[in-house]
Amino acid sequence: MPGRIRGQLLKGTTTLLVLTVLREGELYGYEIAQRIRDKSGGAFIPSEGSLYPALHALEADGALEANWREGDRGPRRRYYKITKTGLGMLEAHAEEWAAFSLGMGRAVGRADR
Amino acid sequence: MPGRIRGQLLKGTTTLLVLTVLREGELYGYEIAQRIRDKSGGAFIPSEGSLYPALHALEADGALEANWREGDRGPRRRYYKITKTGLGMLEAHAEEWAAFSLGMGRAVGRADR
DNA sequence: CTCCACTACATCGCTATTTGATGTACGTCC
DNA sequence: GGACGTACATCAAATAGCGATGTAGTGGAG
Repeated sequence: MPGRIRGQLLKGTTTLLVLTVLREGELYGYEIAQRIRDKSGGAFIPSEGSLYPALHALEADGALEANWREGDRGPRRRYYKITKTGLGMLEAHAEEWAAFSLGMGRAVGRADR
Repeated sequence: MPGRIRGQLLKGTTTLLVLTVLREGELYGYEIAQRIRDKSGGAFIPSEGSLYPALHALEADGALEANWREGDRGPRRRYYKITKTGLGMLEAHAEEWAAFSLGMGRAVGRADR
């Protein structure tokens, strides 16, 4: 299994990845990072420095709703839930990714399948 | 046919795209941009502000060799040719893209095919 | 014959976003 | 009590694409 992907290729994917995992249910930040890591097979592990600002921005844009909850064990957590706006944004970003991936497949030969 | 892709998703792809089209033969800058546009089905049209600096960087890194040629009609052109170093770099970037694309496919569902 | 479009190269400032470092704080295990 | 994992947050630095701008040659439309 290849290691973690890092660098410029990741630019612009955090929003799509976050919205994708939140479509499946309410999660808190740290958990979101782990879901992304697990779903991607370890390829993507969002750094805290990119994940938290992204969550704040999505909340400010109305794509996510959030609330604090005290953890019985451990620090408090901030749970995020996708909104209707967020679902629309998810669809747009997914289409953008599909077009991008399709173009890359055509240009460099299928890197997928 | 969807329009041109722009923005953060493209980060890190210019090198791969340039090396890919140059694998097929010697080309000059403007022509490289057109090949990328055509091969990608219009999805990618590298801006001059990103293409020319990328070509200079690849030349400086020894991935490309270049020389000026006077055009019979029109301005002079700078032709680029991929080197052995460049072929190695192409392979590395192609593998990186494949891993990235695979991870995205797993994380967000296949956006390709 | 003037303007515009296209070819062809180049550079610059702006912007968006990721990374790694740093900080706070709690819990558990040894 | 020290290390490690959980959980949030912010920051400086680096990266690299975009649009604007500039130069210059060619050719067609009006």
